Amino acid sequence: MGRRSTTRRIGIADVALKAGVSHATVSRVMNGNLTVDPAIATRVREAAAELNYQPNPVGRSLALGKTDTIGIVVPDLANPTFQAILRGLSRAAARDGYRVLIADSSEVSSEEAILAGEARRRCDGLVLCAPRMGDAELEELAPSLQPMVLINRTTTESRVPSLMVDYGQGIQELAEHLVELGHTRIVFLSGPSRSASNALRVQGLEKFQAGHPGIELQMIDGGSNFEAGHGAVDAVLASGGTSVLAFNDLVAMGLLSGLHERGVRVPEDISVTGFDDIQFARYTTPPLTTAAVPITELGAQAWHRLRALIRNEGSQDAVNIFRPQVEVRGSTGPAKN
Amino acid sequence: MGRRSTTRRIGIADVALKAGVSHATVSRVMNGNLTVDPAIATRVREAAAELNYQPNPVGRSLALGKTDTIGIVVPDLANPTFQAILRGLSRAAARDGYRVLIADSSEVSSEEAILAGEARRRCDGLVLCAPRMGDAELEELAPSLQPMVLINRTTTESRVPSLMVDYGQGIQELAEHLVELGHTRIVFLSGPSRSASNALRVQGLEKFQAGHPGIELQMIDGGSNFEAGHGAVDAVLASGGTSVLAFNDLVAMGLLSGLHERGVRVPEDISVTGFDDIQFARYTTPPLTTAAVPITELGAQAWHRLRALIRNEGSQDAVNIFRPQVEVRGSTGPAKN
DNA sequence: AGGCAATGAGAAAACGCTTTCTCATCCGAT
DNA sequence: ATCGGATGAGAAAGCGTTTTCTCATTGCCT
Repeated sequence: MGRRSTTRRIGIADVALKAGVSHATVSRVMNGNLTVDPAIATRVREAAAELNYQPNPVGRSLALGKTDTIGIVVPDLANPTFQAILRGLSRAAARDGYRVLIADSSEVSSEEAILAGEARRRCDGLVLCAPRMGDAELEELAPSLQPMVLINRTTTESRVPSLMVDYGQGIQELAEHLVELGHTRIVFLSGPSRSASNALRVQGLEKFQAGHPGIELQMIDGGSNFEAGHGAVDAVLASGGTSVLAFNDLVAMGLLSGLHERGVRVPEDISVTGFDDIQFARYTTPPLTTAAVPITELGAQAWHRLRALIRNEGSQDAVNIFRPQVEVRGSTGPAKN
Repeated sequence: MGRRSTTRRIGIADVALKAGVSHATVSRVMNGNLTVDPAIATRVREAAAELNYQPNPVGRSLALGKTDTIGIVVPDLANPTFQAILRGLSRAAARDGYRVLIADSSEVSSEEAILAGEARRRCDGLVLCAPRMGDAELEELAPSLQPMVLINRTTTESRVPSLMVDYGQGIQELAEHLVELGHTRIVFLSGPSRSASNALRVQGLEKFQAGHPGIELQMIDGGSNFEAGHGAVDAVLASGGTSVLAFNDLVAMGLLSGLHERGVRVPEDISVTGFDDIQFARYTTPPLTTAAVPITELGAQAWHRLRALIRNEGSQDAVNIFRPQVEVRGSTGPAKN
């Protein structure tokens, strides 16, 4: 048992030597080029197998001008939404032999541009989730980043597809659901103010308000995580609202937990909705009424769009809209009075 | 406004041409080599800036023999545990200028070996989470994969550090906690039978049983996700146990949800514990008593160990054990009788 | 039997960078 | 004034592949 790991990695030259051919021939064999004499081909394959040869991907990438890798930039890897996008993307890409490189900007929006550029240079394409980046910067960056697909953002650069979730539509439907249950005082527990997706929700609610003048709609500043929801309990109770539209499922869960601590019953005393339908939403107590976003599928779709770009296939529409679907569960019920 | 994106990527040669020097000099300047005349250096830097030149990482990697990238192989990107490891790893690595490439084996253990090899070849090091891989295969693979660090596995290959969570210890402490509350009939809702970490829990429980002959300990086959927990409700209720040690938080949450549907009160009628202390555990109703594993920190630690290996720094102990810490919350209470 | 197309494999260039090697230039010292 | 040692930059090799170019060999056809 020699210490083989001390040895330098074996390369194409070693195989060529062992098989008594040139490295060109080895390369041809490894790539299934048919212009090689079958006898020689098997000889090469045997040598390769014996030496356990695996082509060096870096050399390969340099010669081929592609890395078979795509990058994804996310603002926060702790957020279930981005985890799900990543998962969908990764699995779909893997199916086509692509790997994914992740770049977590940790919510530092100034990092996003740099990370995106670095990731892009190492990869054949990019999926960009940059909810906080300024429009101007995005616009400026876009050309140098493609092939790229944007999540929940758009740009005027026509070659950059966008995958959008219609948060406005979703939140309107949730609000309608509450109205149908007889609620007239609704509270919106908002997300981060600079978030693009929060803006869409606000727009949706403005439309909703316009169509329902009789409904009293309040906004309370929140955030995007448990703590925000948990910390908003007092404000929510003080508001007098009979129902709450939380920014997302995380916020809703924090709120649910806080309400339970206060002895406030859901949905008897107050109704609560989330947004996203993360895995956990189904298992809260009570199970959370929410707007389901097919987010893993969005990740997969991101890959398909990116793949089309990489392969230079004629593209479909620039923007692809995902409609959230209301999932009525136990956290919403008839208004108290 | 030319269509710059149509143009070939600009390379070191373009900068050299523009600055009127050789590409060697450009390279020297870009890498901060001090043996370049300051006047020329600035000229080069200006040219580089003007052309917006960024070195091609692939060429760089080939020349340098390193990619500044590490890989991580996970069995399931949908599992919060691996998400947290990934997060910790990614952030820690980013701090040192490394990126991470992910390989999701989708629980297909036959894929693990191949994925690991491929990922390793593209990267400078590997973090391997392969709970289902056979010992023999792991042993065989280990030498060819290093530098590598293992999560919750060990190998005889001394140069491969292991980061272990002491599941045995954790589950014992949870059981002790239940005993202190007066429980004498405890159910263990087990994880996947081929999982290494499940085996550790079973071992821990055997020790526990040896020290507490009076306690009746039952095992029920479960799984590792919500559905497993939710589906085990009947079996749990039929068992007559007054408390349940769930394989992990996900299973516990599924169980909690199922019990709630049945109108069984937690912890009044039955106590439930989880394992891992994922983010969500704190916000279930009631909040989940669990054994907290500092999993994000484990991810960070994985990077530090891997970094030491990559830098060839003398390593510390081969295996690094993380002790779970019992977090008592609302899902456990005194035994019913 | 001789010539020509086809076949198949080696030589060499290319990918984009880093780094060693080499050499011209300049300075100070003798 | 000449030599020697720095200094600094270009030439070229190397990293590990793929692929084009080139050429030797084979086999077929006339």
